[in-house]
Amino acid sequence: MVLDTQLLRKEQTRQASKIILHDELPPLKLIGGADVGFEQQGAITRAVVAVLSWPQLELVEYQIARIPTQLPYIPGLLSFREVPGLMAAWEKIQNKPELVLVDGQGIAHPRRFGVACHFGLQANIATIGVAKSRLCGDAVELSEEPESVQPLMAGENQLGWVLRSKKRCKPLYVSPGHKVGFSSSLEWVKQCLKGYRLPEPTRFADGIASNRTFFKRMNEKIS
DNA sequence: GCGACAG
DNA sequence: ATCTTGTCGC
Repeated sequence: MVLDTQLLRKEQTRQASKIILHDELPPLKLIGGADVGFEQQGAITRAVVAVLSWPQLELVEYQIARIPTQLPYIPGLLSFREVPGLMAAWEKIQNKPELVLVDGQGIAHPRRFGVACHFGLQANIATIGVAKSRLCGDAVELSEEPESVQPLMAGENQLGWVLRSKKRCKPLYVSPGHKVGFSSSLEWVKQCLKGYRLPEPTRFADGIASNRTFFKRMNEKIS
């Protein structure tokens, strides 16, 4: 497999200019979560899109797509590895949500084009990036208090937020993906918090993508 | 040149 | 990300 990383980075910079950083959300009825897991030592990508009701946040539908993994993991180029599978799962979704929380960065990315941006642009849907660790940017030390927030900065420019979603847990890195602004990104994520570190849409997608038994059992509950 | 580095 | 048991702390 030949891989021109220079070209992929250039492509990200080009696509990043198409990202819309203000709210273009219709009234919300459904909210989605997207994540991927792997099988067979990474050879197979298992992508999941979960759809929850709003504001009840109950699982309505989920779809899984299994495809051969296209690329290795390269920091900064994650979206090229994950978006093909996510798009396949997205196309199977019957109840399309108006907003999707994607596992990974939005614009908090070296070229302002994380996986949430890539997926949002390709699916033409509003997205927010919810990452479990930092890729780039800086923030002042975060208070231990739950719900405490600090802006994630790149010099004078804001990239997103660092959010303490739960006591004694590592913070979340929240950033706009597509068709949402900074403040609403933070608000949507906070409103999806239900006592766990991850917001519900991401938590379900993550649980299903990782084959956790609890989430696998949801199978019969909705079908 | 060196360190950092989503999943 | 994934492979994995017990274990420490609330």
